Amino acid sequence: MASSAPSGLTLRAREIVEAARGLLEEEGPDALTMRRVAGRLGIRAPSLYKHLSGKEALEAALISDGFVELAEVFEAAVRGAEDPLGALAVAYRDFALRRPHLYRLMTDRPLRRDLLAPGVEERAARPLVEAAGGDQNLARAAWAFAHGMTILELNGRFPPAADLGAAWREGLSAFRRS
Amino acid sequence: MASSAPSGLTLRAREIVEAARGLLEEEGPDALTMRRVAGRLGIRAPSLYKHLSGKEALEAALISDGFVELAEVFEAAVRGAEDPLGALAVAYRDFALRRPHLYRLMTDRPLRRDLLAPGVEERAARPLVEAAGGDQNLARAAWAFAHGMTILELNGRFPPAADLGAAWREGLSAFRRS
DNA sequence: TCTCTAGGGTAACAGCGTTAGCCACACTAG
DNA sequence: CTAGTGTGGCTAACGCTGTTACCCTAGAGA
Repeated sequence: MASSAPSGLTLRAREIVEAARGLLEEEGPDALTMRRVAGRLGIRAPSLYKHLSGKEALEAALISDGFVELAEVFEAAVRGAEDPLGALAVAYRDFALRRPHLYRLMTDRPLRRDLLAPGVEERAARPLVEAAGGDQNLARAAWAFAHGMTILELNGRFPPAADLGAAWREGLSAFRRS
Repeated sequence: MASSAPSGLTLRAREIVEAARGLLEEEGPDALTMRRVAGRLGIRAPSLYKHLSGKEALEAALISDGFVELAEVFEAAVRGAEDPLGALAVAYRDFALRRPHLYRLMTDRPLRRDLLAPGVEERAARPLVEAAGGDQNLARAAWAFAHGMTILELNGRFPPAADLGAAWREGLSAFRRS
């Protein structure tokens, strides 16, 4: 009987997720193939299926980890902050720019919530809802703004000369007046 | 010598792009394979390469078309509108919900601008910049908000019970006070 | 009539996720 | 001590992907 870590994953499965994480961050999503992940561990791709149900499950594990890290970053950011919304915004952008491939993986597509570690999505969301004073609509609008700024920046959609810091401030001050 | 349409594409290339468009909208991105596009025209995949340099070029053509359509939608929306920002927001969300796969294709990844029809991106962007009174930072922040709301909705990231209309209004009113 | 080109075709390659089936080792029960 | 069972590797293979090399035919122009 394989012992399972707090994430609900087997020890070996965690090693696989770790290898995948390294590959993703170092070489981007195209490098995230079952064969390459296996290669990093010195085994062959089919062996991965002894530990994980498939690539979707592997990605879901990466995403779960991402949510936990994002939650920690958020919780640290609001701790004792006088401007929680601003602090969250900085933390959010920072997280995404430091782990662009993981951020894209986390937000690109519909979430397979059934494959996610339970509670991680909610935990990452909570600090923002609290910073919005419990106003769900404000929280959602602010999240949409932050995600939009972030993913458009990651995708190189703003002109290179654009002052993104100014655009962030513009949006944030708008929301703060709400 | 193959005659070329205004898009810069050969007549036959345009037929291919049309077939691809149908496939994308009817069956989603997974159906957008060179073999299936070719099959829709009664030919084989390698023959596509007589007309288009590859799949990236095909996608770029789809994206170019998408920008033109979005520009037309925007231009119609602001025509005589008393609240241009609000009109653009409605038009934006509407466009994306009516063509979700195309919208995702247009925004998902870094743009291959070298493969795009010239000027289409700028044309689609202009109405918003004008609605923002020429304030580029405001325009960028508003675009980020709109894209964020849209893509998060398309990706099913808001709770099913969320009142997205209210979140849109929340964000819009914030930006309007700027 | 000869030649060139446009636009089809087939075969094939490398890489993808995944499945089937085999095998060796370690642990546990009798 | 032995038999049985489960764990975790392996190879081979399937169907799919984008793409390339190469062949052939029909029509146009000189």
